[in-house]
Amino acid sequence: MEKQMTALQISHILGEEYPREWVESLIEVPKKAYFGDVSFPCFALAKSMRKKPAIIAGEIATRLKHPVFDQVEVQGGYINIFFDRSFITEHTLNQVLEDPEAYGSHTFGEGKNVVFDMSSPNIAKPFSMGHLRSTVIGNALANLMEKCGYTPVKVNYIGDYGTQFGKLLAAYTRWGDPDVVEADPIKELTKLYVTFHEAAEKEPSLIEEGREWFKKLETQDPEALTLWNWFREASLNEFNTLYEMLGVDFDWTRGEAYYTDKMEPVIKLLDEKGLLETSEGADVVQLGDTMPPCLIRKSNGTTTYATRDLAAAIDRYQSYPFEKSLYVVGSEQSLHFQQMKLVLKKAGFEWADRLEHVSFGMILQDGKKMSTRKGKTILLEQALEEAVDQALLNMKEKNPNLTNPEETARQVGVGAVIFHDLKQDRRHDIEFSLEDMLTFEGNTGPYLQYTHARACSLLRKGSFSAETPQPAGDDPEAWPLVKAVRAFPEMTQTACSTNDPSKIARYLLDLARTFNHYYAKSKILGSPSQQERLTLVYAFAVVLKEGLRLLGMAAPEHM
RNA sequence: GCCCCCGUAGCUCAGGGGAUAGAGCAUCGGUUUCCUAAACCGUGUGCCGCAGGUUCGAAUCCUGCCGGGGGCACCA
Repeated sequence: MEKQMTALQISHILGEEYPREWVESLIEVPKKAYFGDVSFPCFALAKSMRKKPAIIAGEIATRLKHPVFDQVEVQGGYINIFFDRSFITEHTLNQVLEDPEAYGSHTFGEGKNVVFDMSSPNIAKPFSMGHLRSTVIGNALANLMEKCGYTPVKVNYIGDYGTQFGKLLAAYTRWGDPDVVEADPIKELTKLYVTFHEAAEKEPSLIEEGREWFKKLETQDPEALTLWNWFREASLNEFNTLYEMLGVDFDWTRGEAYYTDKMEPVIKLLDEKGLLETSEGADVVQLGDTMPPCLIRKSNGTTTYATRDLAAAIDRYQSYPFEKSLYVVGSEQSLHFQQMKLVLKKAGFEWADRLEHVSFGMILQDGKKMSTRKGKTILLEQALEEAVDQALLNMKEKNPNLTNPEETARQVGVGAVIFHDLKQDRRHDIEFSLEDMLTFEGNTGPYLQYTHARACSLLRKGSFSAETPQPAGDDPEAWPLVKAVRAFPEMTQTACSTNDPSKIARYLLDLARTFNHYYAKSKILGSPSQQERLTLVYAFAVVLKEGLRLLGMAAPEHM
């Protein structure tokens, strides 16, 4: 906000050839706070003005005057500006106080739908760390979009179809035992799936048997359907306890199977548009030299995931005409989404460009991709349980008088796992480390939650009430915290427009660290300006809590 | 072979044209009669993968190379 205003002033001085937008794009927040609150580098002006940057900076600076500018300095080719701290502090705190929960909100997304393809676990398979990524990233993005005015639609696109379930049915009819499956469905079914792939190494005809079972499923064979329904229900049951734990819900839970009878029209449409070609006995859409063809119907007549995804995309657009349709799916599927967009575009859907693959890196083990087929995955359930246990242990040691330690431990343990995933750029692969995930110190979720609890404790002990705030002060120790609180709205906007929750995560770490510095240096309770300081603490707590909420994390008041 | 992503401190990662490249972890040392020590302070750390190029200015943009990962129709 100050950037815009500063740019306007500088642009006025420079004249029409240097529009405000151009100036604003150059304005930066200095790396070191002692340089100032914002600065403008004059190097880019040197050529056109035929003067040295430092001279230009000096000329602009002497003419730069505004009530909000407390001080304007020239250093090298930079103009460094310091703001009136009292004014900014009061303005910022009033903004927060006016409507705490709305602070950081935007309206640019109003009236626009954003559909999320997220979580999307496969039935009969464990909920992996990869699905966790999709779930928490998608959830955080949906929260962010909502904060910016959009209407998010969270779709859990369950992997409940395809040859993989043909394989599973083949495995079950060969080796399965109903009682064992009933006792622990996902575990047993996974075992069968792994067994199948091991056996297929020696007996390749099994693969064909799997495809045949899928064909039975697609042609609604009663035996296949009954088994499939059973596996599906049992799996969803297990997933739902996890979603409850994570605090994530969905607007739609619609699996691939939902599109069974919606694929024929799509295939027909592709055919009518003259896009379908037969190749090696299968129906494909050719996509040019740069991309392999998109497989629509396999040589045995069954469909592929691409066909279902096409039908799903169309269905989503019809149900929720969207501004964006985001696929929060691992990077290994990037080719698939490129193909899908291209096919939709060729088929004449002008909204094809609104699909976006929000890809994320894989969870690696020893530098390699984990594979379900070989039974090599780490289960989210275990990780969550251990995190909660660890949190409870810490809690009992550090704060034995806590009234509801189990609930708080749950929030902290789950928070640790969620934050661990969101804090780094989603595109990076992550080497799985349970140890890192269970760390509660430093740049972690619990650090943020702890800091929030500390702030809440101050507000309680100081009997602060938001009814009687004092949004004022020009305490130099408090200034960095004011600036951090003030940065929140800009953070929500950039995080939203770049589909990047890690920006919020890192901002919150910075915010919390700034608060902890302040807390360590300044006495708040019992100080002559207690009410002013508590008002700032309150504003800080509001922002931190809201930031945590956006990431899908709880902000306990005690811990 | 072709396409995509990634190489920054011992480790995990920020920074993605601009000032002396930053955090956390780990190491070592300090802070509690005082608001929650899951905190804070201090301490060391870098041919920013390599080589060219563009620019007043490159960790950042371009090209090539090296190294790691992923993908490349009948799994999803």
